[in-house]
Amino acid sequence: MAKATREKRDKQFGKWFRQMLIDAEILDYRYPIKGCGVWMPYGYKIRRLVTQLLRQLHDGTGHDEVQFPVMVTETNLRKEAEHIRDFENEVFWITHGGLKALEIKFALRPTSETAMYPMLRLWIRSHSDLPKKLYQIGSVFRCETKTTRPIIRVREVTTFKEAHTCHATFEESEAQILEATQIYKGFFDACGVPYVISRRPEWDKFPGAFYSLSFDVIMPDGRTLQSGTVHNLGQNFSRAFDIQYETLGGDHEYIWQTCYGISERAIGALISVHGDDNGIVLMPDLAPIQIVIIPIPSKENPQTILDTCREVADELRSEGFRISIDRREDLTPGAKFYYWELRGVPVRLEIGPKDVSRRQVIIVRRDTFQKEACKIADLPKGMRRLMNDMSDALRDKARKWMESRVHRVATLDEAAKLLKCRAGIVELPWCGDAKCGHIIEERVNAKLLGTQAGSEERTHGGCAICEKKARGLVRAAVAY
RNA sequence: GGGGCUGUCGGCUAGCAUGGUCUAGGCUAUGAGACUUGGGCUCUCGUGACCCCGGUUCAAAUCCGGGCAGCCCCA
Repeated sequence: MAKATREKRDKQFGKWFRQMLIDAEILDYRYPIKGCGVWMPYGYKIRRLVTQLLRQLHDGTGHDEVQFPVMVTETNLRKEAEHIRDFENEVFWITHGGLKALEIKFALRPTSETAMYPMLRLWIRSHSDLPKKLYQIGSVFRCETKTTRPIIRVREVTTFKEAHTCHATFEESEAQILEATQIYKGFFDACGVPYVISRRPEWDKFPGAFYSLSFDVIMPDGRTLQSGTVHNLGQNFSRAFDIQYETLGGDHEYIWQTCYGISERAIGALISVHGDDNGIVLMPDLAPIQIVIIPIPSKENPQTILDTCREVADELRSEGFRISIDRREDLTPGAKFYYWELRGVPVRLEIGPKDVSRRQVIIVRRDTFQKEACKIADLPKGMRRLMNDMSDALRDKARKWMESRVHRVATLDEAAKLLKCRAGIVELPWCGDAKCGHIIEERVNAKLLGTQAGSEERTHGGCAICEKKARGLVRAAVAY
């Protein structure tokens, strides 16, 4: 029986990750432009399940899906001063139409605030137009100067789900931040991907935001991956884009805005967190094929075996499972086992001569490789239970692993030592002063993810730098 | 931001030091056929590559320059 080892994944994560993308036919990164990859059919199916989940979560909470142009005028891009200052050196510009230089150049949106907000100005007239909650899923572009990596750091982010909301009051925008956070928790829980939520330090918040929250995931190599962000924009953009509404009393006020985003990085996290040396492991709900049936042929009655496979497949398909029979005749069953394990199919059913005569199938689950027999009559119920068990097990395993990688320390030295060997996230007391924050970043040679919400009360003792009373725990990690 | 390394069939790689023996070898994948099938079966035949541009040279996968692309380390 196969074993679920993670030596290769953990010791050479970068290599493992790239190999998985190609071997499992998820994304081909050999496209001739730096930072661009091609979603392959199987990867695209995973991506589609993920975006469907995102649509469900947003539609179900009153968000409307829209689609804005990829191009933004230079004038609009420059309207919010802080925003452009941060993005300036990584914006792609369109300067020509055919042979002629454009009089006003266009930017490929690095994110869509500046594309959307001039239109919101037209759409929002009165308090009855609020709240407005929009989202879109599409590409954004950043001319990354650092090393790019497939899915994790790219120049065309192809799967950027960004939501933008407008509100009459600050309080309503704060409530929206809570809802967004709940939506994202639901999303990552469905992916079985554990995270920590941090309030980004002032110097690292989204350009133009009032404040930013971030969902960070710890990857197998101990680095963190920022996988989702939630921003309260305050009135910074509504003032810059002059988006006002008429109040009940007839006055004009600037709207309050939030925005929040999740990208294909979430898919990168999903694949990395659950995978092992045999390949990727998919959460049943996000698996393009949830069950694969491998016929074990025999000389005497090859037809009955195939018939039984088909019977079982039909039955389970009518129960709503995504199922496939591997009928390839030139491969041995063993070769097929490896093939589907690599692609992360959660459940494998083996049906051979012995099983046919006993009216049973052999069930093997992808995460543990545990094998058991099950009567065909009991299959639908058994499958449903197994999928649930497996989802819970994957989620728990990932959660426990992450928790073992979050270290509470009191001193800078401990923090530096842990981060040096990529041990994950360290949390240490911090006074909240930017000066001390920068010193921490410098001395532990890592980034501050930010502060843990609600950690103020639970923190005793002094800041790891200045020893003044700590205002909370700050998280540091080597980030992607 | 700074430094280092690499680019050969679809994937992994041999060859490069010391230019000629390369008509570029292997494993894997792949096409056809045979034989097998409860954890990667075997055999036969076939397809398939020197990143791009320029330079040095009688001769370049090999040396030099530039471009593009990728990887690693440090800040």
